[in-house]
Amino acid sequence: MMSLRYALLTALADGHPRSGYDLLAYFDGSIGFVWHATHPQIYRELDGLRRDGLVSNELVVQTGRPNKKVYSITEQGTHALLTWVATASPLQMMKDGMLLRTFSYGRLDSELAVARLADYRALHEERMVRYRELTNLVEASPDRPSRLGYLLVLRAGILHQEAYLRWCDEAVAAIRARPRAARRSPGRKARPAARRRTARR
Amino acid sequence: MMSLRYALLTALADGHPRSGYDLLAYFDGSIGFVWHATHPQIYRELDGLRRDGLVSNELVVQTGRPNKKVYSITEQGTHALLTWVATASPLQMMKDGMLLRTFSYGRLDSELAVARLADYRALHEERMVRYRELTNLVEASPDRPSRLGYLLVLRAGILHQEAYLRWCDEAVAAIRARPRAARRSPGRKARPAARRRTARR
DNA sequence: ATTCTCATGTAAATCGTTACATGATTTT
DNA sequence: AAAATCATGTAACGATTTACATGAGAAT
Repeated sequence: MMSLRYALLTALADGHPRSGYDLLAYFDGSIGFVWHATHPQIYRELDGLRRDGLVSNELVVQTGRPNKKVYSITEQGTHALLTWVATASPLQMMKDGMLLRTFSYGRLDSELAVARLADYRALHEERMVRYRELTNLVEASPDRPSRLGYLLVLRAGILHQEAYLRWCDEAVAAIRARPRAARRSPGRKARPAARRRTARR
Repeated sequence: MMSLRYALLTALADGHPRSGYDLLAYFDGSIGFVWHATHPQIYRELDGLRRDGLVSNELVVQTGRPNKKVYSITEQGTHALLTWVATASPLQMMKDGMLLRTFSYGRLDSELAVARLADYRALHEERMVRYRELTNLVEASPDRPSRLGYLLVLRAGILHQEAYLRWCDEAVAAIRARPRAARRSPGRKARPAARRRTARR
């Protein structure tokens, strides 16, 4: 779907020229929340965007620090971005390592599962604090065209972190409420006495 | 992180042998909610798992329909899965095309944005209905070791769909509440009279 | 002395999607 | 007559990650 190009165009849409390095940092504080990218990806995609005429670049010679290439969105780029923004978005297939693990939490020792959930909760809480801080900053800033979108994205982030926190609490309660028979120790077989054959034979 | 292999091992963890085709269908109704995969991926990864001894397979000759290969998890595979499940999960970097578009919704015509949000909301509502139906089914089923995990994952899904629905409603309200001056028509320049130069010059 | 920031890239490997390919049976 | 189900794969392409590579200046 080539969304990375649109992520980069989004970052350049305010008309402010940015280098690949700038974009990497910029991603970290806003667009990266909904579309993460690493530096090799960004440098390569910027090259592709330039080839396609959606951005232009200029070499900025610096003394005392490395030279840099700053990229600006072109009129063609702005048009391509707005056309894409107006299209319908398909439902995203989510990939979440924690939830994948959760599938097997019924086979894991209760206390271990609870501890992992606590770690996970802490990560999401941190993230929520950050989103709230950013929201305050943006709300206090002047109303540029990008402000509404940014605030909406932050709000989505906060609502999702709330969902995660609530889920962690419910999951801990559900695991604690299990009958004792269902709990297993880690690294051990379920019932070594009554050994079961696997389907391989 | 090789999570696809663990997704497949999760699907085979109940000891029930399954073909690649079975796994594809199985993914669609459960594990696919948190770790989506397509059939070429599944067939290739099953081959890798077999090479590494985490699954074994057997050719089942059929008449009237194509032969199939059924895969079973090995003891080594079960051990690898449980070891992985017990590890801490990193925060997932999310990639969401809708939220990426939302960044630019301040530059889009209000009614168009509202229409897109309505489409998006409908998709998530459908998904929530499905999760609720599955929850009822699973709650009515006997308590196998996999049940707790499945219910927890479904609960996470429902909480997230609720967050999406609420976000869509809030976003529509926020867009409607905008001052008229901020609204743009689609496919047109902002103010063609006062043409701005791009930073390229 | 070491680490951090600035700044850019290449190379290799892995992961993921889409299209191509086949073919019998069952259902609409 | 057409489409869906069952069942497996390959090929080509595209996206993403991790490691390799460099090097000056500023800060701890």
